[in-house]
Amino acid sequence: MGSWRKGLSILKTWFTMVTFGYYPCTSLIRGFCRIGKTKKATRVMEILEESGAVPDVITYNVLISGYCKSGEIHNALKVLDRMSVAPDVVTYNTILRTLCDSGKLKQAMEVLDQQLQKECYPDVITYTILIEATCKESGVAQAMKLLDEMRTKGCKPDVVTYNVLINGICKEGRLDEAIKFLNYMPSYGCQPNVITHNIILRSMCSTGRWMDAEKLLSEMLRKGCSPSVVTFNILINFLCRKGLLGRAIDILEKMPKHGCTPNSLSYNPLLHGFCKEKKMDRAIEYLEIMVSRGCYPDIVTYNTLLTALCKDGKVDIAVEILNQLSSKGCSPVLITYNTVIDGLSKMGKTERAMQLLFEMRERGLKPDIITYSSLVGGLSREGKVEEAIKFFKDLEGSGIRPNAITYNSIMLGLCKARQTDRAIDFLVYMVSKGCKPTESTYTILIEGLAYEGFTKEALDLLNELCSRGVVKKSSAEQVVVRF
DNA sequence: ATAGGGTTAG
Repeated sequence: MGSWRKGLSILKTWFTMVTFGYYPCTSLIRGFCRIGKTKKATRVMEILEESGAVPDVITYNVLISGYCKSGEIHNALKVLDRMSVAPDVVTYNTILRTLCDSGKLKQAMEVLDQQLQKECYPDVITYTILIEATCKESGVAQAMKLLDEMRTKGCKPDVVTYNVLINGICKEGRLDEAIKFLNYMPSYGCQPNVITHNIILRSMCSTGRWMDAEKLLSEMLRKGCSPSVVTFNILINFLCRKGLLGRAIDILEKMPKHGCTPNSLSYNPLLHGFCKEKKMDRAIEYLEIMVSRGCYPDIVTYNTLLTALCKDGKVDIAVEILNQLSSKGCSPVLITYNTVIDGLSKMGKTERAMQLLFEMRERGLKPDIITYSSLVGGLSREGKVEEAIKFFKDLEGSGIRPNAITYNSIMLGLCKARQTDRAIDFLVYMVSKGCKPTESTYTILIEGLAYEGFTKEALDLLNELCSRGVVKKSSAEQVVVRF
């Protein structure tokens, strides 16, 4: 028996016991919405309305929110139009949030107009939602106009409003302005919080301003603004990218002193850093440390380790780990399969890689162009260029659009098979399909020519492409060395 | 209603 049937039978009981009450119905609607059964929720609402009861605004809000969560904006708007009581600010905020999240700012502004006409006054949340979307779609300058509007209407911006704006300013690459804004906040009657600082900190790190980041962190501590796990993760991530793993570890180990427990986002960049330095033993050491502290590896941890294993030639171990992932409560994702498929393809085990392609499809994972490019590359490298081309054609037939990397792999295969003429035909085909050749495309073809003995032609072409700026001088030198 | 989401192909 389906759970909704059980729900409806409970509803009938309620109707006999509680005469036309709507409170139990709200719970029922909420329950159906939570499990995505919006149709059943709507049916409950209809029964309630038909019974002669007047549902209150909360019941309507629950249903509207359910529609929004299942992506049925159209139905949410339909309920808004037809509801038998006046919508409140929560109703509008729910709908505006969903419209903004799906990039429909224009429609959101129309709903705001409708809201104002009905004299339902927008609150700080309403404006913050719209300011955030405006930052993303039209830029901060436009969003500032909304800030002015909310102030003139007597609605006071709060820390979230300012955070949204500061984030927008940072994303527009104007970090110094964002810092000014942060410093002005107290004079607007609003204290910056940890999120404000994290936004600025992240921007400082991603623009390489490490000294400023360190200064801001100590300022936070001095002002009594406690850092969060995110604060530390921002710093760890930056240090690991710079290869400063020792300093990253220092920060990670200091986190508990500040009341923060490192999570997988704290450990993963460190593992990645060790793997990049080919220090697998240290990566494993930190894996063990994180587990011993109760922080379990997530799929990104596994993907990082699988990548390192494949690069290290230990692809069989990678396959073994992939097989065991599900039993460890961590389901492989597209990137997991791509990693192992690529590893197998590079080791000349394309057949096994193909098996994984079918396995991932069976699991409901949709291969992407990276999956296919790895397989095309594997077939080409194994000298099975005809098979590679057939696979390529099948892809095109099923609506997958190959990119430059896919084309380059085929061309490389053809050149290695001393069929540079066919590779050139393929270049023509690539261009006709609207795919722009890359520097690699040209160097593959030039090396193909040289390989077949047309050294002079290859050099001439190389010079020609160099003078046209299509191939960089440094790349050209590398090509000549390989002749 | 705001910040960290890291990991894959030539």
